[in-house]
Amino acid sequence: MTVTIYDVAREAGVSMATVSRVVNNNPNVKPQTRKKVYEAIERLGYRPNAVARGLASKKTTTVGVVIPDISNAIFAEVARGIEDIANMYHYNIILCNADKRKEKEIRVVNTLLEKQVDGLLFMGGAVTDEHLQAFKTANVPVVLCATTDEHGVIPSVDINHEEAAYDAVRTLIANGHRRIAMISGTLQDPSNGYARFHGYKRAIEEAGITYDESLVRTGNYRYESGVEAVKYFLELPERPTAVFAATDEMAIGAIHSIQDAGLKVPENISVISVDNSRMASMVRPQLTTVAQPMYDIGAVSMRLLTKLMKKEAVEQAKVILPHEVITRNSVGGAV
Amino acid sequence: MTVTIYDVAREAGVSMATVSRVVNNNPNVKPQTRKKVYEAIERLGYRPNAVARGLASKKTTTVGVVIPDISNAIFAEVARGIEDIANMYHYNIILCNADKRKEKEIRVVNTLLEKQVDGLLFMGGAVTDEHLQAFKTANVPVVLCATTDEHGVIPSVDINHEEAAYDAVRTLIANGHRRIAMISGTLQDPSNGYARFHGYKRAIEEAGITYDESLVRTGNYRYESGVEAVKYFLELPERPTAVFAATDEMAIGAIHSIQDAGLKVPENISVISVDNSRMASMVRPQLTTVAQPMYDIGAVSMRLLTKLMKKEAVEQAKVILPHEVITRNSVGGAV
DNA sequence: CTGTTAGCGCATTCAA
DNA sequence: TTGAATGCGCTAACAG
Repeated sequence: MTVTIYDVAREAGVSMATVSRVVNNNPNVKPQTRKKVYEAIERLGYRPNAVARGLASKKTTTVGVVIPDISNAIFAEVARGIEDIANMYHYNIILCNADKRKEKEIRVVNTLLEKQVDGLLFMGGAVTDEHLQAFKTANVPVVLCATTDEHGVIPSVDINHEEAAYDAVRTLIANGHRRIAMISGTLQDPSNGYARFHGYKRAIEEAGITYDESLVRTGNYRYESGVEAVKYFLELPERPTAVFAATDEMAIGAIHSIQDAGLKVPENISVISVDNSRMASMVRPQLTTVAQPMYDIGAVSMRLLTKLMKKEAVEQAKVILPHEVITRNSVGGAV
Repeated sequence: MTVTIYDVAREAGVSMATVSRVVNNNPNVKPQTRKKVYEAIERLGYRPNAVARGLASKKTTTVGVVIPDISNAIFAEVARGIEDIANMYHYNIILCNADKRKEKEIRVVNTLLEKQVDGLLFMGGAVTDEHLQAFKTANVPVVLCATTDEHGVIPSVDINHEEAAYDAVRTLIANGHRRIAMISGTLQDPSNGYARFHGYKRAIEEAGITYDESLVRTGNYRYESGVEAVKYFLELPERPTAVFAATDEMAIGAIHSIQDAGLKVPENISVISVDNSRMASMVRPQLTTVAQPMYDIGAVSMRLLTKLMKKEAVEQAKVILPHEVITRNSVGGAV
């Protein structure tokens, strides 16, 4: 039924070793026989079996990608960066959603390892000792992608979330704002949650503003939680003049919530966030936000992984990509 | 270095066949020996090699997914549906972006087949004879996902794009509109382009409105092209009272373009589209649009594929999922 | 219930 | 430049 390398060998009147050589572009083959082999391949419609090749060579040219949720625009962008570079280096990716849930993350890492991936790109929540344990039993390189590792032992690619949040809040302060609210993520999330919150707090305190707990609400990164947080802020005895949201989506919810209350952005309340997703320029007013280069994070981490897989020397095993505040129209001077 | 099934067998004092049985949950093993084997596995840190298993069993429990662009929210949603169901049936997915480009599509289908995927989920542009040829050489089932096949020979899951567009335009007509513009996709795209355009045309003509070429602009599905199309419409001697956009994103561009011109939606111009992406409720006014159940399209097509892979009988090899117009606030009565 | 024996399709020595 | 032989780690008869 299936035509194998052996069938091709017989058809071409050579040995299977020779067929293997031409299929793998080994230069040690006389052009003439190479031609014969190609013709036989064509005639038989031979298609190399990558599984057999994988078993024999111990390389699968596929990498595993653990991602929180591919339907989230931010991660989808990272995934595209990963796949483009993977493709460029002739790797395929096996994609697994793990929803930042530890058990699921560990589980998919193990099945990926069973499938003998040549490397692992991990995008998740907190990196625990159990994660480290799982990574250690892998005999293949692992790189963390858009994921902070407190231990700092695994190669990683990310932005500095704390600094990005700090810069966002600084922009607000530079515009004269002092009563600045934050819509945060959960503090259990090291990057989008904890780090961004601390960037906010540091900026506030450095500016001599006393931290006010009632000005911080925890959201779930989604639009609706931005809407809800602002409803709460507007009922405060003294409402904020600016809002810093941990993600674009919550910021957009915030903007609409403000507008629904009959107020204007940025005339009455300014809004800034971190992400610079495509949606940021698809709202009115367009959102001022700190650009997080998601595609590049994916691309760079995949590139790093290829080097690791080839055992090439890498200068930097922990790369921090630059962020940048993108000024649009959602931030104005304090009233 | 790597511990194999043979090592486990020796450690547990049984044969490799027995180890294989317990690993594969074969009931024909005495509980006692099963226990011994589990202990040996634990002690040695044995991890089954799926590649070897794949070679021996001729099954890889992975399916190939060809997708236009994972960073596009619509497709990312489909992908999530696919992966959730795949996961449920213990399959993994290899994901390949092909940007609806024929050569790339054919190429990735072939590498996926080399990797011995157990099935193929194809999401692409037009299905040509070359595609069909490639699918035929696959010895595994293929299902088309959100992709129309003029030939109708491959199992598929999609909505009826022509009908969805028709229903959208009908709602406009029901609201008294007669001068209805369309922001279309490219006519080369069978589903989002051609079919939706024809749904528009049919609705128009059935209502006794003469088709006016100057009221149709071709966009590229992105926000910006919605903005541009409306700019053009507003300069027409007689501007439209309603706009039908082939996708949500273009519709949002249209809304903002209308607002930027000092007009109101829906007071001056109504806007409707097809997709019901998450963004639809993240604009003001919230977008009235025809819901296309992307997650379900992914989930159902993956479910169909599992049946095909198990050679189970399937009642329906061509499933059309229902669409539904979601009424929000972007459509009003004609002025 | 358990063990023995063959491959699965290929890469890779080692010789020639 | 080519071929023969071996084994990658496992499943799947088959026999017992």
